Amino acid sequence: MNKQWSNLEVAELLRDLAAALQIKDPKKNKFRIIAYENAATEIEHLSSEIKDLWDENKLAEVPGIGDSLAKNLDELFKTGKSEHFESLLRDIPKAVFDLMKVQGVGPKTAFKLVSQFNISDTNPKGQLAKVAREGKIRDLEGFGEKSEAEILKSVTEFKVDKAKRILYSYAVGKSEEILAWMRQDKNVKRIDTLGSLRRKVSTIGDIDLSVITDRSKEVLNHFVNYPHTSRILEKGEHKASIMVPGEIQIDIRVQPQDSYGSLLQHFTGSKYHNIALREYSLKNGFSLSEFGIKDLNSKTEKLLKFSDEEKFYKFLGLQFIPPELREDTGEIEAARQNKIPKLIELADIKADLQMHSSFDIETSHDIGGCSMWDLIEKGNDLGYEYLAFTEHNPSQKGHTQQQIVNILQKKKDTVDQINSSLAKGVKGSIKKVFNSLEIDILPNGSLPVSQEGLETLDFALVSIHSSFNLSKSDMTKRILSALDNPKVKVLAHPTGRLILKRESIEADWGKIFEFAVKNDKWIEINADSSRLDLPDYLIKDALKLGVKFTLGTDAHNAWGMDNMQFGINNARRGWLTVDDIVNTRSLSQFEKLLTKP
DNA sequence: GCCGTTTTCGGCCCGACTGTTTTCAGTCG
Repeated sequence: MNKQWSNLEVAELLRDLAAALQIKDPKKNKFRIIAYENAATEIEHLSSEIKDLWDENKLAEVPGIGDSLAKNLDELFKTGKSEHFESLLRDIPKAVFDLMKVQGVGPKTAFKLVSQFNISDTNPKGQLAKVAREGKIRDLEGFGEKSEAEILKSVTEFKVDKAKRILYSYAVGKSEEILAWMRQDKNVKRIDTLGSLRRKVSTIGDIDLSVITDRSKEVLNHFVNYPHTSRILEKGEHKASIMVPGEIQIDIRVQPQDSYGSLLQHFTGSKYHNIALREYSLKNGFSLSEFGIKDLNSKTEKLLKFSDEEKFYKFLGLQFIPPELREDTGEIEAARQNKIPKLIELADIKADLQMHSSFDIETSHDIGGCSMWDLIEKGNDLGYEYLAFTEHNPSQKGHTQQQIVNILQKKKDTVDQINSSLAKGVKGSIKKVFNSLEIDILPNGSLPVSQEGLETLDFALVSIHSSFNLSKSDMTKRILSALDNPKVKVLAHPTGRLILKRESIEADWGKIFEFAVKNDKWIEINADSSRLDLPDYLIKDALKLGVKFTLGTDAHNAWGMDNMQFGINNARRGWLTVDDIVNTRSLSQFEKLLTKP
C-alpha cells in the first residue's frame, strides 16, 4: 500500500525540493536550500533506515531534521505524499530533475532548457541532444555556442550520471597511472592523492591530486596533456579537471610549498568535515580556506600559511585527525578533547582468518586455487603467525551427513599433518594453522553441517549466501540462530553486500551486535575490496557496543591475501584500534580466546 | 528550514572556473 521509502529516495526528494527552491527564488530561499540539502546528506549517511526511525518516533533525533521537515516527512510516510512538498514541486516539470544529472547542468539551466523547448519526461536527454544539434540553444539568453557545445558533449558522449562511483581498489590502479605521468614533469616537486582516495572510502567518485610547484601553468599543461585524456573539463590558474576512459574524472590542484598544508587539508575533505571544521573555526574567530587561515580578529586579516597539515590542525587547537576519520561524525569534538584513537595498522595483523585453499571439500561454492602450503608460504611472506583455512562447507546436495563428516575428518587429518610439520620447525613465521570452515546459514537459520561434523573444527565462520531478501526480523532470527551454535565463532561478511552490485541484507544489527558481545562471537571485516563487510558505518555502531572483530581476506588464492590492506582501511574508517581486532593477538593469546568457555 | 560553550534570534564554509557578460550567475567540490 504505502511506498517503502529508502534513505536514498528520501534524500533525492529533499535534493529535488532544494533544486525547486533554487529555481523559484535562490536569494530568498538561500538558507532553506542549504537546510534541505543538509537534511538530504544526513539521511544518506544514516546507518539505519529513516522509515524505521519514523516508526520508532525518532525523526527529530536526526540532525538536520527540525519541526517542519519532521512534520512533512511524517505526512509523507503516513499518506504517501506531503501537501507542502507537492506544492513546492508543482510548477517544475519532472524532466528538470532528470537533466540535472547531466555534468554541468544544474537546476537553473535544466529549468530554462525544459521550459524553452517543452522537453517532456520521456527521454529528456535525447530531446536535449536534439535541440543542441539543431543549434537552437545558442540563441537563448545566457547561452552561447560554447555552452551549447558543452551541453551536447555532456549529454551524448558521457552518458553516465554525475553520481557514478568506482571501487576503491580500481581507483588506486587508475591513480597510479596518472601519478607516473605527472612525475615525468620535473616541475612537480611533490604529488599526493587526496579526496576520497586518501580517506580510503570504499567507493570513489573522482580522483583528486595535489602538487607542489612554483610553475603552476606548466604543471597544469602537462596534466591536461595526459595521453589518456578524453576531455578537458576545466583548466585555470590553480586547478584543472579531465575525464579519462571509463568516465573517471581527475581533478588536480597546485600550490607552492609554503601553503601546501592547507591545500592537503582542504582537498582531502570530506566536504562535510571541512564545513564542520570551518564552522568550528569561525566561532573561534578564524576563517579557513585552501590557502590558509585568516585571523578575523586582527585588523589586517592577515593570511597565515601552513606548509603541513599537522600544524594546521594544531593551530586550531586540535589533535591531528587521520584522513579516514574526516567525515564529520564526531572527529572534530574528539580531536578537541585529545581523544582521537591510535588506529589499527597493517603491521598489527598477525593472521588472516578467512581463506579458501584448493583442498577438495566437495562444496557447491567456489574452491580456492592454491594449496594449503602455498597459502602458508604467502602467510610467511606477510609475516603472519597463524592462519585459518575456511573452505566452504561440503554441499548438502549429493552428500549424506555421514559423507560430509568423512570429508571434514579428512580435512582435519590434513591440517593436523601440516601442524605437526610446522611444529617440527618448518622455516617461516607461521607457527600454526587452524581448521575452520565457512558455513552457509540456511534460510531457517540452521547449518548444513551436523554437530558431529562441526566437532572436527577448531571453530567455524557462518555467512549468508542465499535468500538475501528475508524480512528484517526473520533475517535477524536466522543469523542469531546460526551464531548460537557453540562451535560458531565468527559472522563472516555480515551484510552480504557486493559494493555497487548488491545491497546489504536487512537485519537488526543492534540486536546482532549485542548478542555477539554477550556470547563472545566475533564479527568479520571482510577485506575483499568489493565486500568491505562490515561496512564502516556499521563498524562504528558495533564498536560502541563493544564488539570484537576479525579481519579476513576471503582469499581464493595466495595473492588474494594481499587484500588485507583494504580491510585495514575499512577498520580505520570504523575507528578501530589494535584492541578491537582479534587477529592482532599473538598465537597463544588467540588460542586462549578460542577456548574461552 | 535548522540550530545553540555568543544564541529562541540571527546567523548559516569558502573558493575556482566558465561562459556570457562589462560585473555576474551558475555549477562544482
